[in-house]
Amino acid sequence: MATTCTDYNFRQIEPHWQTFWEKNDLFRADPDLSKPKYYVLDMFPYPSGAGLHVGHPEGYTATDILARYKRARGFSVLHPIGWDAFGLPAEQHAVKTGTHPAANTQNNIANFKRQIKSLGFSYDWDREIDTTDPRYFRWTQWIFLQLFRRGLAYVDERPVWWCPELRTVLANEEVVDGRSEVGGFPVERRNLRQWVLRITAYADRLLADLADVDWPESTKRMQEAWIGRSEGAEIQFELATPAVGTLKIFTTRPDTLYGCTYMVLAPEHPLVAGLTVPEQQAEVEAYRRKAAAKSDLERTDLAKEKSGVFTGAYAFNPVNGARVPIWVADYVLTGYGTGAIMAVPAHDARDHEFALQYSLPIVQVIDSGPAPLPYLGDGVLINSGGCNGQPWAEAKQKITADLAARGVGRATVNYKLRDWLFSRQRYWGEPFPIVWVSAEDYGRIQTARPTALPDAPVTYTQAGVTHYAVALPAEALPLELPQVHSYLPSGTGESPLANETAWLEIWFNFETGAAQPASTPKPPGPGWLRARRETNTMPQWAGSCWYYLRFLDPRNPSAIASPDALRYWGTPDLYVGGAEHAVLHLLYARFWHKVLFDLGLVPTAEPFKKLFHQGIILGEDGEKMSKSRGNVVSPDTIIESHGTDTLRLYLMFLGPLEAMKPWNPRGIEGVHRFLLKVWRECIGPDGAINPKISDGGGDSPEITKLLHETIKKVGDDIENLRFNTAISQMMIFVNALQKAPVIATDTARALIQLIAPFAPHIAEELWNRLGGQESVTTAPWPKYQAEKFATAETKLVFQINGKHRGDQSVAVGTTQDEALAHAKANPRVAPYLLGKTVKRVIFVPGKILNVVVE
RNA sequence: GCUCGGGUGGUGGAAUGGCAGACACGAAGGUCUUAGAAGCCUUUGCCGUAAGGCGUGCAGGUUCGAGUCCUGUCCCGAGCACCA
Repeated sequence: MATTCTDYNFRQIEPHWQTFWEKNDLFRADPDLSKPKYYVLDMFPYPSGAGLHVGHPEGYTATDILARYKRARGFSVLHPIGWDAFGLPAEQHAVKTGTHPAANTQNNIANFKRQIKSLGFSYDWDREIDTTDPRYFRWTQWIFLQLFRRGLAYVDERPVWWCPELRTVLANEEVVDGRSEVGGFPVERRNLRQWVLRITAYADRLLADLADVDWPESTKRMQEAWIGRSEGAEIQFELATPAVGTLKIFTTRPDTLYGCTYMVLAPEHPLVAGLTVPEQQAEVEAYRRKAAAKSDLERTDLAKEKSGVFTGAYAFNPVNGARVPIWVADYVLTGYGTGAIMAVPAHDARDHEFALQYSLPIVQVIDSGPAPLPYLGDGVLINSGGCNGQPWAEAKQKITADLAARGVGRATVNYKLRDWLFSRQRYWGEPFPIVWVSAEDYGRIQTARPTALPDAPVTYTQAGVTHYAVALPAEALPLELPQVHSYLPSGTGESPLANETAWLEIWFNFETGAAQPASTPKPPGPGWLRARRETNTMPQWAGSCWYYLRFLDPRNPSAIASPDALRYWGTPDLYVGGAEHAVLHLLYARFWHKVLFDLGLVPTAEPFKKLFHQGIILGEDGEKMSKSRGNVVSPDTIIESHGTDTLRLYLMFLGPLEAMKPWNPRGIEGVHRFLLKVWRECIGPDGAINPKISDGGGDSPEITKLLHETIKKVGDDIENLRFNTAISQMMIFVNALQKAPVIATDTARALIQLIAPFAPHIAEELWNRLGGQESVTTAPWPKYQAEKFATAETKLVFQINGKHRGDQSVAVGTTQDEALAHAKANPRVAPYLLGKTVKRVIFVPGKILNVVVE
């Protein structure tokens, strides 16, 4: 039932239809085998305390239009939403107020939900998920166990980014220009024991499979660059002091090996101390200390001069036996390749700069023609013994092969991608389902339950004692967070969980996962042993790595999703979210998905076939919306003043979905006027159907033509996510209807159907008032007939020497000669042809006639 | 520095190599009204009374024809940044 308002009273209409949809459960996703499926997914939000700004509904409106359109096209649509609710802001709030972060999180979720519901999105709310819900993170933990058992999770003490302000470590990806991505606080290096996921084991596949996904090219390139695959060779240099060992280096340019005039080790390289000659020890040691004290920001600052010290040691070039000096310099990084390089100053910009600074020799080995050094380009080898005259690509292979044959080198591949630092010293995250036990107890478990453990034990050693990681049995999940006395991290590199002794120090039953505080007597029965829980929690990325799978079957108590659900819904057909996740979330999720694929748990190797990034909506001032600038626009305000249909329409009309666009409060009037116009064409001032609409009333041929063109364009534009031009086409059509004296009821209904995905509330209201049955969302999408807009005449444009000189409506089959005759007869065109010699005629049938004269 | 993406009226933007500026916003004039609001009609890239000319950051090129393709250059935005 429609409302009874006479004017377009969106304040009455919008809540009315939202209630109607909810009551009738219209957007429930059913796995209907008789229909094709369409799974359209938004990147689920972090429910912050600030609530939504108009940027959020931009992407959500786009996916909602697709969802509603696909339903009308006969698809069974899955369009879910949930909450990525673990995270720092809730925890910081908890630290400040002493209240449990869950309470704050739930408040924020309630507010987000209210706001999102008021926007009229057709989400299946029965599938709502929340990453902080133990019924959800049970499976996050379960997936971690699979990684653990496969040897893809390990513990390592490594220099990590530590943020004193946030009191936690951060992943490489969370550090931007020496500051935390969240909050912008300074970070420093610290050596801490960390959980790490072996994402590098999937580097090749993560790179190769990018070819199979329909993603923005820029995002693919960013992932490619992040993975940073480079082919080259590992080459061994003998040292002048063989007792110290040999020096292994990685290079992508084995063809320039003859041009190596010195070697460089990273300050942290393990051979530095051993090979430095006594008289250089003091200087080298001082340099290493200085380098260690530098922040990474200082070390990677390109503007600074290069620095380094000579070790006094020498190595021998394996191709020509040349004796080259070994330096230590911090422009060589310890974490990449072997942490050592051969320096070829003639053909590497960095080596060149360093060589000039320290007056080291420069030997050119690639012919650069007139180009100056350093020369990085292609060329033929010179000064390279037996390789002279060879093109570089050939030389690369030959030199590598020769070294390999002699056992002093081999072709290898290196990646910039590092293993994923997966632990955080926070409270508000998923606890690791891991306990630490002694070597002796680990042996017992190995004998009793070998399948629960990875092939190689995960261990760490502290104060001479080695601790062994044991996973909780899957049946014991979820491992929930204990109540704590303080949410403040300890500040020593352990999470607040480390202070909860009763939870931490336990008797642990490895058969059942049961636990008792260690302060109580050891429980009777088999399987009990002394253990200490892991105190780290997982990063926020964990929950978002697989949520798109949980939506398929969100309440399943025995699996991440049932095989039926996985088979029917598969993975999202369209995934829409911000470009800021180009490498983080999207790379992590791909990694987990591939692991699940290898385990036979998901049917595809890639999680997101088609990805689209909506652009950012800037404030009125053209700056990014932020509280401090005071340029934030809340959807609540617009919904109150103009209604959500207007907001949705305006967000889509602003410009291309992917573009960065400033918010213009005056522009919203335009689309609001459009909806008012649609209303007036359908409903008269008395609230009854506009008398110009009638079942018998035939449309003019022009209106019929335009209707069919509009149906086609709106459909095509929705499929291609070009909503701005779809809306302008509807505006053109409505402007034409306004001038028409009569409108056929079916035409008005078709228009309402076209508008429905964009402005669903007004569409329901008008659909209902025009006698439409049930809901416009269940009506099949109107079909266009191409013959309806194929007309007998087309407009032919006349050009003289490429300049537009006139046009004329001509019959469709007009030939070139006929067209030329038309041109000569056309009063606007004829003068330009008079007395001129026609040199050439270009004729595009039905489009253009270009006459080249004189 | 490197790699991408983009520069079109007063504004947001539209244009399979074929009428540049669709559709909107804003502005001006008109109509209706006691008056206003809303609506409707007209105009609205620049120069010019007009005829006409010029015009898609700038300079070239390819083409019968270029916003669109190519070369160079400037500006803006994004990403990467000593990864050997």
